[in-house]
Amino acid sequence: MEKIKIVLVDDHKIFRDGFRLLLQSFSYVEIIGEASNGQEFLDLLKTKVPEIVFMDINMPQVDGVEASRRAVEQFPDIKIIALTTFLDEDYLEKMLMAGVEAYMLKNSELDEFEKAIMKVYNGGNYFSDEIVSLLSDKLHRFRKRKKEQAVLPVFTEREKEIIALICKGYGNKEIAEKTFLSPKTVEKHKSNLFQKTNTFNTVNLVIYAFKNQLANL
Amino acid sequence: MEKIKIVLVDDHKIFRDGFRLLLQSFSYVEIIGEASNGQEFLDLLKTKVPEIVFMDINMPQVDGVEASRRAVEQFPDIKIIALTTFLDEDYLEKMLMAGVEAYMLKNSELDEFEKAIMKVYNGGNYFSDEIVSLLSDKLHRFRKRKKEQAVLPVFTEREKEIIALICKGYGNKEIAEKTFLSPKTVEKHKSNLFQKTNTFNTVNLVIYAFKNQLANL
DNA sequence: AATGAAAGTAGGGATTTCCCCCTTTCGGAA
DNA sequence: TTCCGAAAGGGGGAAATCCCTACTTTCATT
Repeated sequence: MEKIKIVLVDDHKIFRDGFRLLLQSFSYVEIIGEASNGQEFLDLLKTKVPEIVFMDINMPQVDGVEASRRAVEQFPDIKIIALTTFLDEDYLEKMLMAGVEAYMLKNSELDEFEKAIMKVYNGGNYFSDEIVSLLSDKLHRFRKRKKEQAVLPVFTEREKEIIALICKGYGNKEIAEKTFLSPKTVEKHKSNLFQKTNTFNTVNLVIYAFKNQLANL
Repeated sequence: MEKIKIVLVDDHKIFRDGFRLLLQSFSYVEIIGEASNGQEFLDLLKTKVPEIVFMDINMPQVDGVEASRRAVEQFPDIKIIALTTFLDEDYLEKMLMAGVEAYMLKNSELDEFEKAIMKVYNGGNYFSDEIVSLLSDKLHRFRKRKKEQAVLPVFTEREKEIIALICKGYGNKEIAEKTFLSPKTVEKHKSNLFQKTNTFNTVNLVIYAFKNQLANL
């Protein structure tokens, strides 16, 4: 049976040593290389291409986010498991956008690492509980923020219709044609909207609409 | 020891019966009520307030999304575990926005339900593996979409600066003040931007910028 | 040294937007 | 039935935006 080829990327030699020992308890994996920062890892890719990469995020020079992005760009089949010591929201988002398959804490249990490797190797994803909670909290906060500022004015059907058209980029004249109204009436609705939303011009109104989810991008 | 008060909401009596049996194997929970649709559940809340709700999503009249939204609004301490038979992305997003604490498939294993109850009861979250994968896939697709349409024009530093200011709602004059440029120069940069981005006016440019993540809301 | 891209400035004119002020119609609430 | 708000339509004028052309400077690459 072919072993799963794995590379470790972390700037602390001690951690790599410990982690290698940890992974050696799995007979089906083979550590084909190590790197102490993102640049070293990208160089390593020129000679050895792993199936799974355990990638630290905080690293000197080229960090885990940038290294992952570039690695995935060159080799779309590489699966990346992001490792972190702490829960940093900004990094979490960036790593997800960079195309990682899994995200877990360094101090996870042995069986969690095993689960992560198997899931990722079979085309799935793995996120440790703490990560999932963090993502969920983020959504909750977003929802709360929406509700708190929610003293949104009440819009009439016409106004909603016109906001939608404005947010598609149409000018007064075009909106008039599409709604079978006179351009002057459209202008009137718009200035009513300016008042209701405390905006000054069309651009402001568009930004307001997007911020308050009145229109979708 | 106080038992955890639970309510089941599902339009299929058969499912509720089966699920009640299932939950009865946990000695620490007490099912204080059932409802066959969202409206019935909201009425139930007037007399009995549970700690945890198992909420089906697809229901007649008032669906799970709307019922959850209203329940959380009235009783912010209620924890809702969304139940679904299938993986529907749209519903997933809506439920998350409605404020649910957990999201799992109806055909989950017994120990998964137990895990979900305990996590949620202790202020945490629970999402079954399939749900997490779905969310992750969504992110991946989003990332790919971004990359594919990525034939974005190259913007100069000035242009990026001006796009950012436009997207904050400033007019030509204000942008001129903030950048220490003449208003005419700002206009020039803007019309260059119109050409590069195939847009016709400021509103269009703003929409373009948001769509392509050139500015953040 | 030269070419060209990026940036800055400017004028003039067409077009659009914005801001008051005003009238009519219509349906629901007092 | 009266009254009010929403929707619709409009005029005039100020302001902002858009478009085109033209000139200067700077700076990097050839």
